[in-house]
Amino acid sequence: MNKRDTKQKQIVYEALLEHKDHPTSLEIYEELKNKGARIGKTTVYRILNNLVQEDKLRRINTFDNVSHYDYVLDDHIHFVCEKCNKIYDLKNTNDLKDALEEMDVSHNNLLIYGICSDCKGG
Amino acid sequence: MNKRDTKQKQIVYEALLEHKDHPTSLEIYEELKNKGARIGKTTVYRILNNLVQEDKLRRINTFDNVSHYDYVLDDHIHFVCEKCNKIYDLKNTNDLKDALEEMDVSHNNLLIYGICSDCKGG
DNA sequence: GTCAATGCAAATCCTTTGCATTCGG
DNA sequence: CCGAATGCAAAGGATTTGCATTGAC
Repeated sequence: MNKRDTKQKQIVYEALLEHKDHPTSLEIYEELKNKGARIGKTTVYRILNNLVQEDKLRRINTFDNVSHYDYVLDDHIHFVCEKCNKIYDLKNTNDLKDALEEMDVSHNNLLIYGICSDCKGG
Repeated sequence: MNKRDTKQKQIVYEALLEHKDHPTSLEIYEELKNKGARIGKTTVYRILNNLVQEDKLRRINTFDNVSHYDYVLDDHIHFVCEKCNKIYDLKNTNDLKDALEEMDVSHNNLLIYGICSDCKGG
């Protein structure tokens, strides 16, 4: 099954690149629809899932139980607002310092993703 | 509206304390049901939500888009297996070292939770 | 007795699946 | 053409809401 290069794949990825925030599948879909693009909701979900699987995109999951997407693959810190659900990037030490000063931090959670030793064998 | 101490609140919290893993609302519900407890699914969801809001419980969200709960409030590292969806606690440097050796790490994500400066005012 | 808490059913929200249609190679 | 990709409608799964009932105080 050779991959095919479609208009939809292009515009979804391009839409993501234009976002500094971390949009959800639905947000991408609605933005493209508003622009008049010919694309279906299902397709956006499918394309984003594929991009994550191909390691071209990262999925971020916060307490809102909705998948957000990040085209920045390097590990970096996200500040998640518990009130407005916005996700901010903290890219460097200064960003982090600023956040710790300006924002009310309640707690943090470091998730390390990978394959556990049980699953490695099979 | 004074809080009331109910049997259901007790058994939900007790069930959590007996878990080293990080159960979901549904898992707690089914476990209690199997034990013959008189409790509804909705109630488990509601109690767990309240406990998070009261800061007596922490919600963990991974790529599976299902809320897991952790009674350990201190910040600590979670290893999330991308294959079996299990969540492991890495409590100290040795746990971390072991994980990095034994498991295939693909990436990590540090989330800092709090209230952003925009929301602080209002 | 009062009113918070419960629990069922129904609703809601996000996401995936089935399948006929479209279109890239 | 062939079969991967699309997109609609329907299904699925987690969670919340409405509301009558129960039970803690």
